[in-house]
Amino acid sequence: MEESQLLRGVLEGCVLAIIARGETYGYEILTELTDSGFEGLMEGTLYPILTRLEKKGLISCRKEKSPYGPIRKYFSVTEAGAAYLASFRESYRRISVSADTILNREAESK
Amino acid sequence: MEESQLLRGVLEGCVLAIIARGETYGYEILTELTDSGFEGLMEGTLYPILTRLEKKGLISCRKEKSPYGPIRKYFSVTEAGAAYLASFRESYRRISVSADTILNREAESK
DNA sequence: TTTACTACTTTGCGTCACCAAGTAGCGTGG
DNA sequence: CCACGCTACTTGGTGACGCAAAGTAGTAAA
Repeated sequence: MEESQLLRGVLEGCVLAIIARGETYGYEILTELTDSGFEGLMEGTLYPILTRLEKKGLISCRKEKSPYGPIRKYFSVTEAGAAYLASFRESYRRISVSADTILNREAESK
Repeated sequence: MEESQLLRGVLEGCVLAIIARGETYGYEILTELTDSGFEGLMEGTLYPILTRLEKKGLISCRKEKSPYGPIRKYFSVTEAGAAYLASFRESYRRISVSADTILNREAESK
């Protein structure tokens, strides 16, 4: 599918935005993403994103037992993460404006 | 830059959309893209896209002399290309709706 | 003939979504 | 008690594609 290419980078920003709404953990993020329209998303896609975000210092991690399964890793955004998210939103907006301009332009006289 | 990741796949669709407006060639597409907001775009990025689109049979190519420089390769979309463009627009819209939902959601009670 | 603009090509690189498989804690039904 | 299903995180390999950098080449003006 060509779809996977369109998700590049977008996913990372979305994950950060979800965590920014309140401390949460991987599995919950996954269901939230699939509910929001990212339907085919696999665990093998999400968890590396979380690892990456943590490694970049954009989110921090806290472990806590789950009543239903293995240990959960709760994430929350750091200051750097909040700043990054803001700049991400701006980049995303700018690019989508450009793309919309081109994609939605009618076939004019040229 | 993280920007380059956000361009993934988007560029290919935009290039196709530009060609769909009327037969054109690489260098002109490049200036059109940079004018539309894709400012840092390099030739080494665009031309491989054109090669790929042609190899997939989404565009066809015709050579013609330029009054100002080397030979130009004029491209136009094929039937398959038009169909692909339509499905691309739909994919793009669906994904950007999902992303907007997440990115523009206020920090609610959760 | 040097500079500048037009115009296309090629190579190597790094990022990241995807797939597949694996590990593991917990609860329920047979 | 053990197989199943849900929760929850991990890992390794693959492939797509944007980017930087350099090269080739035609035209025309300085």
